[in-house]
Amino acid sequence: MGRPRTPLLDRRRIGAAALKLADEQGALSIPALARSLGVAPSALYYHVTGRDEIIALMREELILTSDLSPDPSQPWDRALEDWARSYRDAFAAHPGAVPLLAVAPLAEPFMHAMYERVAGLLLDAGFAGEHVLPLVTALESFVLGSALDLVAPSVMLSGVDREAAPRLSAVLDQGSAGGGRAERAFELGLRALLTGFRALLGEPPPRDAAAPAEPEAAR
Amino acid sequence: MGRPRTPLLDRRRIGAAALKLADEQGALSIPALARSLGVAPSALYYHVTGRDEIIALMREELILTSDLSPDPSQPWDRALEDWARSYRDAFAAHPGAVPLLAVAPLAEPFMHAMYERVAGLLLDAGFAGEHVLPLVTALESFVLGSALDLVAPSVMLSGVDREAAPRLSAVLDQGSAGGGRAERAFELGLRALLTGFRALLGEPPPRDAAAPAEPEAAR
DNA sequence: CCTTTTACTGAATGGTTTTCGGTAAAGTCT
DNA sequence: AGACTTTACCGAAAACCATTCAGTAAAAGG
Repeated sequence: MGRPRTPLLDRRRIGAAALKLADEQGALSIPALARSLGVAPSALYYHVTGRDEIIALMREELILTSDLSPDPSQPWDRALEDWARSYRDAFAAHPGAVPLLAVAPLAEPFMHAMYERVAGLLLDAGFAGEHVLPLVTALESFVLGSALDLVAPSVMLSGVDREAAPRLSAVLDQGSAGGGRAERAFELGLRALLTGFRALLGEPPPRDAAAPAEPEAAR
Repeated sequence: MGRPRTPLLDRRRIGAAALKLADEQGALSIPALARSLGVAPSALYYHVTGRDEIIALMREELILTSDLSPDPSQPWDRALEDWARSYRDAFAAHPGAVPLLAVAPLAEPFMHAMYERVAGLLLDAGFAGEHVLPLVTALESFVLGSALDLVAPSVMLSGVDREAAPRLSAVLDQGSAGGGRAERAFELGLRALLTGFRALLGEPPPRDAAAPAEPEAAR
């Protein structure tokens, strides 16, 4: 009893263990988390102020282990698309934790570097300054919504009455072949969003533009 | 004591009260819900199997009181856009409840009528059958993600270091004028999505097409 | 070597969801 | 109208949960 020879906990370990636990169990409880770390529940409160902060640490851990930043050597649309994809993949890798992370209050400062790069990417591409934040927000909302869809699909696929809903039934038959229902929806939506963003720029959709566009309205 | 002269509870009343409570308090507890209904907590379990079912009833109540179905007298893209907007408005009218509703298990059958109409709308517009479900799913994910953004904004607007993140700071200055940050992001994303959907059809984006398009690949 | 700080334990508090046996009114049948 | 069943609630209790706080012993520092 008393102080251990070597510390058992730190914020990083707590976040990682919480993410792992929520992922496996689909839920997070302090007693279970403490057990998985080999300490008493009250020990956690020496490092965090409460449950909410633990969830923030989970999200931090998720971002840190995913290396999320847009590739500046790619054309802006490709870079943005890849960024969104890896963002969603990060959530998809921890499905059980998504319900917790989706409504999490987020730890402020360490996301700023990522957003700075995304903002630069879009400004360099020629987007108007007042469009950048809505654009990023919209893309992020889509990513988060798609992550949730992975966990709690919004369209119910079973139990549709073929008589009452023939068109829906037909569509479900055609669409639900492979297991990648959520993936297909994400890919289609992501491409549609980027098509819309390109149109916003004034560019006609170039299928594979290799060179970055010239600035036109930044600052 | 014993049976009341006239029933105090039914599923509809429980759902409505729960939605109201979660909306006001930002959280839902059985004791608080029972108090707001003037009954003992255990009385609720006569009508529902548990907390999750109450949340499903909240979502049901939200849909029922919002009259969510696409207007077939409009061109498909306009109808879809309006549908998405009123869907998001329904969530936005109950901000405190969004975190609960976002991860809710959903009551199966009564959504089917709505999806049937949306599926018909898109098939009539000429979308390929295998595109319909992903398209609707993508749109719905965006709606849900945008509803969450309203409650827990993902991009933090305060505390950005102007030295370390000059571009982000500039973008935040330009973008955060009015209070409608989330609304602007939703509108921009919604229009981008629809532009992308139109491109998927083969139509060049018609700003205000009055007549519905001809089927080309349905069934 | 003595003091302060650190990092934990254990017990206690007040909340939560859920179950279950009791109870009286309402509905039904003869 | 009287007996029986069903309905719709109450109250108490069980099993959890997050959080607080007074110890406690080792480490760190002068």
